[in-house]
Amino acid sequence: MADSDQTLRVRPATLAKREQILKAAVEIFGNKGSTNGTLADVAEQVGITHAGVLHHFGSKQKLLLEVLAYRDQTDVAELAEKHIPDGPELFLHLVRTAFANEKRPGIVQAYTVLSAESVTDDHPARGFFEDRYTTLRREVAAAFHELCEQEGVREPATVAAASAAILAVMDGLQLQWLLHPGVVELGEASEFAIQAIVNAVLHPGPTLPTYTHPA
Amino acid sequence: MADSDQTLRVRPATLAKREQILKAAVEIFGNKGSTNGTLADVAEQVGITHAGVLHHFGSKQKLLLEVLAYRDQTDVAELAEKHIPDGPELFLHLVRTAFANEKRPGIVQAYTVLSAESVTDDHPARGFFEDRYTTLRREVAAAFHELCEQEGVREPATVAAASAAILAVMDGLQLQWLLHPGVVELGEASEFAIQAIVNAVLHPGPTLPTYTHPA
DNA sequence: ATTTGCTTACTGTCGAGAAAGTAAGCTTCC
DNA sequence: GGAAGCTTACTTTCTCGACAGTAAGCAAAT
Repeated sequence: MADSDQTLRVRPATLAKREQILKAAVEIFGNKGSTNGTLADVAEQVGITHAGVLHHFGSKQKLLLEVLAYRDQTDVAELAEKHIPDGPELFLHLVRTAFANEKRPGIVQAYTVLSAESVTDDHPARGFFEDRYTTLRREVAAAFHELCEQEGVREPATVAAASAAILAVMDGLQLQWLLHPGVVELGEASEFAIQAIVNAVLHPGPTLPTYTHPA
Repeated sequence: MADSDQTLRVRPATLAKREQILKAAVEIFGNKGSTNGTLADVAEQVGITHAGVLHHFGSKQKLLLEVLAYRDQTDVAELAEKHIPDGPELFLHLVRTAFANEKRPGIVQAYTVLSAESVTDDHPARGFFEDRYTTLRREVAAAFHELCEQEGVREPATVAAASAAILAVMDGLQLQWLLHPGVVELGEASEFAIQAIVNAVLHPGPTLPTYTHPA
């Protein structure tokens, strides 16, 4: 056990191969979905057989979960500091992310497809996305909290809805952008919508003209 | 050709069976996705075999497309007038739809799953969703146009982004609501976000504090 | 009014082709 | 020489779609 404080498999070439497989899997699962994309598809992209992929990841499900974790990890790594910014800075970070995403349709597609797939029966990634949205909503709500304090606004009851809505609009725009890349401007539209929602929290405007609540 | 101005298959029992199959297919494709859900699954729910389903719909792909058309058709049928309201009324209609959707998770799930699935390679429903979003964005933009005129506001350049954003936020909230039914309030959050975006078009507020555009 | 002829609505069964996972063996690095 | 990184070969399990056959309905002719 001299050097085994790391994982047992420590050869650098091996780690490189694993990463190669993960990148291929992002693309395949993005292009075909995780049910429809096959291990053979992934394997082919890195020049091995599907059994070779299984050698590294054990099962298709384990590969999928590692793919999701891998993307989040590389996302965070892009930030200078190793964590997502707190407070009002978060809104800027989200807008920047939307602009940045225009340059990586593969990853956007993977997340769009897999997150929707995750609501199906017994999907292996369901827990991952549940945790993800819970965490993100909490972070956005915290940013609203700080922003309200900073602006001297009493924190309104709309923060919960606004937090969900900001994540929602980003996801929804990604879908439309994937369907009509030339028509929908991902970054621009995200920026507009996030601004609109932030402003609505800070300075509530008039409600829709003639609408009254049901029940 | 005496009475054959209708379709050849006019038996009422047949139409009822077809509708039964369509409803079952909405549920199955919603619960499992269209790739993962099988003809046998659908058939079982209506007490026939998968070959029986093929008898009625020809192929799995045709069934899928009829399922999508069927939902849109029943959606419109719910409106007293047989078309989606024009003008500013449209925004109210969208909010009401969001509240109504809280009562039918099956259909919401089917649309969420299938729309995301449609961006995958050569998906049979891709064209359907492309047309759908194009049409919906145009309708929302037209509603903005009328609303701006009505309010005496010069129609701003943000209408395109706002139209996409309204559809986006509705879609995205549906996903979160499916993952966390008790936590995310579909109707309420949709209403808040739509209001926020409509207000932002009519009365542009301040932009986000310190953000400057890239490139 | 019943027979004849055709269509509709299935069932049961089959075949082709995927796809995931397993087992066993070969090679290459350390 | 032993483990790591594969491959080849195989098994199992699905799923769609094809096909042939059956039962039952409708419709016109007789």
